[in-house]
Parts: sequence; C-alpha cells; structure tokens
Amino acid sequence: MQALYIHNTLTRKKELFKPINPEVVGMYVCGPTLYSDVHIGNCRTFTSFDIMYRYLQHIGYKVRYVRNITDVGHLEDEVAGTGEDRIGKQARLKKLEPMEIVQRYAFGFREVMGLLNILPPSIEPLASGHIIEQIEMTQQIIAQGYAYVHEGNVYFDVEKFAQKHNYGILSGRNLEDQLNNTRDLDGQEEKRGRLDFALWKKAKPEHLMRWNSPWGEGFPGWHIECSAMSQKYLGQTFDIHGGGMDLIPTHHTNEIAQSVGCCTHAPVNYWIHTNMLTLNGQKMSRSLGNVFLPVELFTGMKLAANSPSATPSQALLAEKHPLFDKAYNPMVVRFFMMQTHYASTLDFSNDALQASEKGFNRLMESYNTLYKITPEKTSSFDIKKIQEDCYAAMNDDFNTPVLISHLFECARIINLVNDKKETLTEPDIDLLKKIYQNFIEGIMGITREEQSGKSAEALNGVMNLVLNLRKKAKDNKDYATSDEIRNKLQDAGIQIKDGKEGAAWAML
RNA sequence: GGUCCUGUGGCCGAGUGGCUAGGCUCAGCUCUGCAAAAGCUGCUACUGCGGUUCGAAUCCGCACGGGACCUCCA
Repeated sequence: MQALYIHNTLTRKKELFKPINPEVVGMYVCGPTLYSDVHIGNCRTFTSFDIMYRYLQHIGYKVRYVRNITDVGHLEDEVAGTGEDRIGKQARLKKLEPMEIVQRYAFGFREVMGLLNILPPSIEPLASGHIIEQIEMTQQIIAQGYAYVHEGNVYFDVEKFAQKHNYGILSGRNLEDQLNNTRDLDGQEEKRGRLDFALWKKAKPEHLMRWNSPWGEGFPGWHIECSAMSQKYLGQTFDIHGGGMDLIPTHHTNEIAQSVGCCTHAPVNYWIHTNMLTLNGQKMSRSLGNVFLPVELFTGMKLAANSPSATPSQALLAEKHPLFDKAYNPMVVRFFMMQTHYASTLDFSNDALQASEKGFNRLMESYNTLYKITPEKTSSFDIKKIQEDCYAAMNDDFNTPVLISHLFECARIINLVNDKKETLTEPDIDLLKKIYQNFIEGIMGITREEQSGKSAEALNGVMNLVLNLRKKAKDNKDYATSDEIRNKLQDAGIQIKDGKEGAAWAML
C-alpha cells in the first residue's frame, strides 16, 4: 500500500492517511441539492473527489463512497428560518410536483457526471428517503440536551454545545467572534442563540414537502441529512468526509456538532475540502448569477431561454456562447481541472481552456504513438523512476498537476523514441503503457476516443480513398488538385496531416 | 467591520530553504512542393520593503494588491 498524505482541514496539515480498517475506506461527499441544474463549479468538486475515489481504489483500498442527493429541507434563508423549501418553491412556480423537479435535475446531474466520466458512488442516498433516520437522530440530540423544541421546530443549541465541545474546530473560528459578528437578521426570535440551527422545521400550510414527526408535520433541517445518512452507511466514525470549502463554516461545522451532540464522538477523521471555481477571478455561484452550465461548455453555445431543460441530451441551444470560442470536449474539461490542484482556486477562461486542450491533444497523441514505437536493446531513460514520480505526486495530497507534468515527460520520451533519437527496451515500453493506462485512464479518468461502428468504418474507407487520390495528384505534381482536396476537407472539418509515411487525418 | 487564504515568467499553473515543474504562447530548427500538423531546442520568473539564515519563491514582520467566509452555495 502506498503511503498517502492528505491535507486534513481539521488539523490544517498534511497527514499520513490511516484508515480505521486497514483495507477499507469510508468516504462521504456532500452531493448536490436538486433545486436547479448542476453548474460547472459543482462539477469541479465531484471531479476532484472522483480522482480520490479512483486513486484510493487503485492503491488497493476497498472504498465505500457515499454521495448524497439533497431533495428536501433546504431553506433559502436558513439562519433566519424564513423562506420556503427551495424545491417546493420551484415546484410551485413551475406547477410541478416536488419530486418531478427532483427527478428532472437528478437525471441531468447524472448525465453530466457520466459525460465527465465521474464514477457513480457506491451509495447515492436521497434525503427524502431517510426522514426516519433524521428524526431519530434529532431525538437523540434532544435526549443529550443539545436541542430544544419550540412550536413544532427543533433547534440545535450551539452555545450549550460549545460549553463542552469545540464548536469551531473545523473552521478555526472561536465562538465569541462568531456571536459578535452579528448582522441584523429577521425571524430569529424563535431561537435562543444566534448560531442555533434547525434540525426540524414545522411546515407551513403551503409547504408541499412534509412528514409526520413527534413535533408535528414538518421537514428536516438542512444539515441533519448528511449526519444521519453518513452514520447509517459508514458508521459513527468514518475516514473521509469531503465537500466544497464553502461548506466548512456552516454545513460541516454543524454536521460535526450534530454527530458529537448525538453520539459524543467526532464523526470524521479526515476532512477534505476542494476550492472554488472562479470566473474572471470571482467565485461562481448561483447567488452571484455568474454560473454557466456544463452543456454550454460542451457545446460552446448558450442555452436557449425557452429550453425545457439544461440536461445536455435535452437542451435547446441558442446562439454562440459569449465566453467560449468553441465547444470543449468533457475530457478536455476534466484534464483542465486536473491541471490545478483541488485545494487551489481554478479560474475559468477561454485562453486557459484552449491551452489545456492543446496540451491534452498532444498527450493523447503520444498515447497512440506509444503503440507504434519499436523496442531496442537498451533504454536511454529511467522509466521506473518516472512511475515512482507519478505515485509520489498522487501520494502527496493527490497532486494531479505534478502528475501531469510527469506524464508530459513520458510524452516527450515517446516522441523522441519515435523519432529514433533515443531508445527504449520492450519492458520499458510495456511499463510506459502501464503508466498511461493506470494514470491517464484509471486514475485521471480520461477515456480515449475510439471511433467505432459502421459510420466510422465507412468514413475511414472514404478518407483512405481521398488521401490516395491526393497522393496521386501530388506524385504528378498536380498541386492545384492536392491543395483543393486539402482545403475543401478543411472546410468540411477534416484536417490533413502530411507526414513522412503518408498523410493522416483528424476531425477538427 | 471580524476571521482566514493568497500574490510565481506574455498567459495558465506546480513548488517539501539550496537541485532550471509542466502546459500554452513566442522564437529558432527538422520535416515539407507550399502550408498546416507533428517533433526537437530555446525563453531561469517568483508584488514591494525589511528581517532570520552560509543560503529564501519557500520562514517571520510590515505595506500594497486579489480572493473566500461571516447569509443559501460545491
């Protein structure tokens, strides 16, 4: 087993990863709230944890990866306790059942995850399917004395909790600072303390999603579902809990409080937080309105105002997207994301994407070349060392940018060998194939585009014919014809690449 | 206002106190009927000012710039 170091938010340090059970890892990641379409910032988080999931498995762990779907109880104004359930609001506006909204966004979410080749988690629990567990946990917290009931609502008593436990252990903030940084908020009178948060909310008459509980009809608070579901599937203490770093001060802080308040011990050993995706240096978030959608990035087009859905397979597109010069393949997007470490902000721009795309294509081209090079008796490179470097990069808190730099070193070697400027033995070539398979495909999750099927075969045949005709023209020094073929194909979206051993072609 | 993070070459982006990350751009070269593509080579940067140190992009202080959180957010 590799010695893996992970940056733990709890300690703000890189720590050697030691799972509770030596062979099994329990990992929980906060998934989406299905009140609108998943945006590209969300995708970054899930991509980052996908890499970790893949790598943990690659180095030999059995991983139970739980990523929830929140489909209830998410208030628009959690602290004030006003506002209505987001999903319920969407449903009313669109005259749909709440579960219709959830179904639609869940479908779109999974499709986007699939396009980005993000593996499905082992368990994807719905909050609405775990109301009983959430009620039971709330009861336990009340029994422990850390929650109180007020007219059908149940609130967590943060100040009482803080007398015995460190409430700000994750965020590093002390309670007094948080209490003093008060802003004027409405609807606070039901709570005893400013930082108290709802475990259970009484449903107003117009509220659509409601369940019976010991405190009357209502719905669970935002934070309790993660505590209840992680405990159910991973146990009272598990190895890794992840999410976006914007969840640290409220959601994850309250999750810890709930679990400790319920069971008296810390729920998670390693907290991992991914940084935000920015657009022109500003965080992409729904509240700022600067989000763009995966389908827009993948097509280079803007979603039509009347599109019934933003799910890539169903979206109606309008004009060219002002932010992008072109469409970007989901694999390029994945690669682009991995060129930045998960804990750094990632700034989206057309220039940066294009730079990534070129590098990506070059790397993938070297993958094809790797299968064409011929072995020699000696090697002029130390391939084993590069493999070790690749593992070292991943073991150092999943450092994918450094991993990628080593892969580009491989690409350079492959090209040099292909040019007969350097040599590799057969075992070294096989080792390179293994490195590419393991790291590019297995761990980075990048799939090679393989053209197959009847139409691809037919196109191949046609192109071979065209290239032969062009070669004949060139042999006859009929450059007018050969250039015409080249230019017309270019217009049709096919690029001719003349090489030493004949011409190749590629779709633009 | 409070708490915290951050500032790297034309651009993006890694960097564990000493050993030129990497990608893109650009330049030169190879290849080529021309071009494109591809490949090779080159381009030694760390916001400013102090300090610690034999030595600092890396540690400390101050200043300035950027950002996050404190309110739903991945």
